[in-house]
Amino acid sequence: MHEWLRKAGNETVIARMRQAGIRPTRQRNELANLLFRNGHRHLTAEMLHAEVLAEGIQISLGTIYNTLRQFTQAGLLLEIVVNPTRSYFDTNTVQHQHFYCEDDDMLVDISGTKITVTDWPTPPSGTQVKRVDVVVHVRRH
Amino acid sequence: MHEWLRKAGNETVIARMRQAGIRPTRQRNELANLLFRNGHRHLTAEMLHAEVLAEGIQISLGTIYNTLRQFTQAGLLLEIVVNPTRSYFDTNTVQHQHFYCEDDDMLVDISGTKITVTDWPTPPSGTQVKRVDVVVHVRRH
DNA sequence: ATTTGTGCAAATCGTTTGCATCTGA
DNA sequence: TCAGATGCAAACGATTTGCACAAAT
Repeated sequence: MHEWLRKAGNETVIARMRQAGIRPTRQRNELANLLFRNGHRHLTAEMLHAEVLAEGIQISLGTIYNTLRQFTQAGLLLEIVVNPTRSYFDTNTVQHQHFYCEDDDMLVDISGTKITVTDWPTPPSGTQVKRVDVVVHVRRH
Repeated sequence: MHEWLRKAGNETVIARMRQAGIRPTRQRNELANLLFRNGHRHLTAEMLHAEVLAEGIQISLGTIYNTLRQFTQAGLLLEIVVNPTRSYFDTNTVQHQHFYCEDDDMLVDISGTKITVTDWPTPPSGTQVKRVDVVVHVRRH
């Protein structure tokens, strides 16, 4: 394991990668570092790729897409579906919601304790509730 | 105006098309008929195109995409963003929410009076709330 | 040594667009 | 008449995939 991962307190990320059967390779470790070293973030594959290049690291866009998918499957990331033309990934995987401004394609967190959804009807027969996503669409004025 | 549109009680659709500066052409009228003649529906461009073909009507897929976009801009349809790979359109434009089952790509309405969202924080500065979308993700069991 | 990941380029898929032709007002 | 709509095929942009090579266990 790389030293910076240990320092960054990402044992849990590494552990979850292993647990999900994902080998900690150089590219995946570097992506995990970029994603999780600071506070929580919302980003697209392209944004992450740009960041990788800016750091002088070499990782292909294809590998970034693959890694984002694997991390999402492993529960390390959450995919946010607000824009039909591109997928956002959220490094914060605990229950919370979002403001979304289409005008500037901006996502802002709403803490899970700051919003309440109640009284939804019983789900269609044969199904059970997995997750409740709320998007508060806003516009600039 | 075509007789079936009058019969179907779609004066309001025609009126809103005109008001939005959308000419009621043959293709747009036939699409409006398919969309609004019966109860409310959730459909993709491809689904609507298949239905058009099944009715023996000839409308190109490109025109269907354009028309869905125009109808959405005119407020006749609502675009539902639940699946990053394809856009759904809802003929029900009054405030309501959805169950979504990823397993079979199925959307089910939740009446606007059957679900409550409260207590969201003040929106980011410079913005105002436009709409609140709730998706209750369910899984088959 | 064997399995799994990576890079690259090509393929895919939903959607949009350019342009010549047609149509509705 | 003539602005605006349609059809078709080509263009597009995000994402996935096939395959030869490289790295991890």
